[in-house]
Order: sequence, then C-alpha cells, then structure tokens
Amino acid sequence: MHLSNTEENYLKAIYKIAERKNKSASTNTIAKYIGTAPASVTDMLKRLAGKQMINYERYKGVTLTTIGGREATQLIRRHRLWEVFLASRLRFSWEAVHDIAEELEHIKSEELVNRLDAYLDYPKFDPHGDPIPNAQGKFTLRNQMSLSAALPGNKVVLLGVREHETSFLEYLNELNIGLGTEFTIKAFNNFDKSM
Amino acid sequence: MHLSNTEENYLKAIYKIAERKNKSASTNTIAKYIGTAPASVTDMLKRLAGKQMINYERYKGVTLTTIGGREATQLIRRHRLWEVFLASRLRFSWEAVHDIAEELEHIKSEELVNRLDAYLDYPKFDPHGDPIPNAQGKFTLRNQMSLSAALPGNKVVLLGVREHETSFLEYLNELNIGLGTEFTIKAFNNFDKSM
DNA sequence: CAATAAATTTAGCCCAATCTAAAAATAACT
DNA sequence: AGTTATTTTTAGATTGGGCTAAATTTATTG
Repeated sequence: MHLSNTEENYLKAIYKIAERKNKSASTNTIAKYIGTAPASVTDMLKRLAGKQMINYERYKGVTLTTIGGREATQLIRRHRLWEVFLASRLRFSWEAVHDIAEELEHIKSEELVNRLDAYLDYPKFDPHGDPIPNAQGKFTLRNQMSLSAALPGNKVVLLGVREHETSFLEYLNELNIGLGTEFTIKAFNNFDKSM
Repeated sequence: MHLSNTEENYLKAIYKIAERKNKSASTNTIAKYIGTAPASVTDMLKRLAGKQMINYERYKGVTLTTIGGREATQLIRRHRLWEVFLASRLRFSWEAVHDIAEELEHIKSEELVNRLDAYLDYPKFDPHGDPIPNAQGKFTLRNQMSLSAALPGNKVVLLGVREHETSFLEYLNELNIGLGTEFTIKAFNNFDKSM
C-alpha cells in the first residue's frame, strides 16, 4: 500500500499522541500536533480509514489499525536510525539532527534502512535516548523514570529527553548535560519544581 | 528561492539535455526525459521562468539562467555524493544506487551535503565514473574518450559509463567489467560496431 | 511558396492537500 | 433538562502538478 509523505506524517502523529495520552487521538489534537486546520485533519482521516490504516468513526477520534501501527513504527525506526547516522557519523549535534531526519525518514526503501541499521551496528537508542525499533518493530525497554519522579538522595543517569526542541537541547549543552550524565538529587524546590 | 522536488527535477533534466545536445532544451525532449505530456512541460516552464530559473520564449526552447544552472549543479552534486555513500559505505551495487539517490538528492540542507562530502573524503567521481561537482560547483575533468572512438591496438581503462540503466550495468557485472577495468582493443566489427 | 507535418501552447479537466466559514454533533454547566 | 460552549464535520475555494483534446506556431517538402 503506497502512502504519501503527508499520510505517513499523520500516522506518526496519531501514534505519538495515542502513546502519550494512552488512548485514541482526537481531531483537534492531531490538528495541533501537525500544525494544520481541523478540517484538513478530517479529510485526511477519511483517506487513511479508506486505506485501512486507522479505525475512524465520526466524532469519536481514531486509533491505528495493525497495519497502520506497523507503518508508524517503521517510520520511527527510519527517523531514529538517520538521527544516529547524522550524529555519530556526520558529527551533527543532537539538536540539529531532528529536522533533517524528518526529511530522510520518508525515503522509501526497505533495503536502505536495513543496510543503514547494519552499518550503524544495530543501535538501540537514538541521540535523544529514544529506543529504535528493530526490523520487526520491537522496541528495547529500559529501566527508566521521569526526572520529576526522582527523590532527594537518588543517584540517577540521564537516559533520554522527552522534549526535542532545539532551544531546550542547546540549554542542556550549555549546562554540559548530555546522555549518560550522572546526577545526585540534592534537594527539591516545591515552589517551582526545580531540583 | 524555494523549489519543489518536481521543479528541481525539471532543472536537472534541462541541464542534462542541454549538456548532451550542447544547446537549448525543447519542450518535447524534456517531456520525453521526464516522462510527462508536453503540455505539462509548458506549464512548468512558465513557472520556472517566473522564478528566474530558465530563459523561456514561446516555441523557442529553454536554457538555464545562472541561478538555474547553479541549482542543477548542486542537485547533481547531492545525487552523486549520495551514490558514493550508498556504494562505498552501505555496499550497494552500482546498479542499485541510482534510484535511491534520486530520492536522497532532494533533501534540502547545505550543511548535510557538505558534511557528507567531508565524511566521504571529498570524492571526485561517483560509482558510475561521473564527476562530482565541489561545493563551488566545479567539476573535475579527466582525459577520457568514448569507447566507440577507440582504435584497434589501443589500450584503454574504463573510467565511466554513459548509460545508467540497471539491465546494462548488470550485464557489465556478468562480464566482470567495472570501473578501472583495462582493455586492449583487438578488432572492430564494422557490421554491428562491436569490438 | 503553398500545403502538410511536427512541435508547442491553450483550454478545460482531475487529484492531493490545504484553507476558511458555516453547520452539526457532542460535552459542559447552570 | 435546556442552553451554551466546544469539537468535529461539511461545503466550497485554492495551489501544485498532471492529463487529453484542440488550436496555433514553426518546420519541412513537393
């Protein structure tokens, strides 16, 4: 089944929204995520439903079908593998890789992504610490928690960042914080939640 | 100036046709090259002329402007650099690289192509022996001739292939012919021009 | 040099992806 | 429960890229 770049982006958006919210994705949420008008989303949802990629019922929000989920996972796989390539081979900084990978992820060649995977030595995580699904779509899980859930006295290692925005990542660079950085939680400020 | 993938492909087509024929490109020739109807070409030529990429006069054929030529050259640079990456790093065969590079060449990032160039050690030729323009758009020239111009007794080295079609390249593979292969011209058959 | 052939352009249509404005369905609140 | 607010969908328009059929311009040739 052929999908356009735009269709693929919608599937990825639905996947990420549903993952976060742990349920179905609403029209408005998708519109905000993609940055388009809700009416445009409705049109696209009908097309994706016609291609059996999503379960869609008017006014009820959508979920991915089995094949829709597979497409989304493969797209994420391609995105994250390219991020690894850009960071580890071309020496791009972790805040620069996202936008370029956003384009590279749409190159449609099974062979290409699998050879790239092998060339990079089957990496399990991308430069932001996000897991890379393997060719079968399986993610590697890690024993991890949100930093906001850590308690004073805890010793933690930064495994990943939830926010990928350039300005935030540049801020971490300034503080000399990267993946693998170790912290000990000294105190917790109840007023602004800083640590 | 922003160009769509399609617009870029037209510029590349015009460049290659004009290079070959050593003059301006006609509507029909472009149509055949791209694989579209002549009427569609006319539409596109008007748009490209509006973007100052080509010199267009009704019924007269087109030539690239300075900036149009620069765009075409940069596109060829990106295409050939990706071909080198695919062949030398991902171990794709020379007949497989073209189609994938056709997609990769449209990734729009100056930074990306220059870092890729450095990563590959500033290659001068792609896997088919075609020269790769540098960041300034300059091609490396070589002392080369068409095989059909060689004379019996001549000793020659294969530097490149003009035809990139998969079936032809696979045929050369079968004969164990690749770039760098040395030949001595033994005889020339005047009937079918074979050697 | 007129008449025919070939190349090119115009006219009018289609599809994908977007938009705005308005209508309809669902949710929220007295 | 009835009214208001929010979300979602429909309707109709737009833009990029493409098509076919018909008209027009340039080229060829008897």
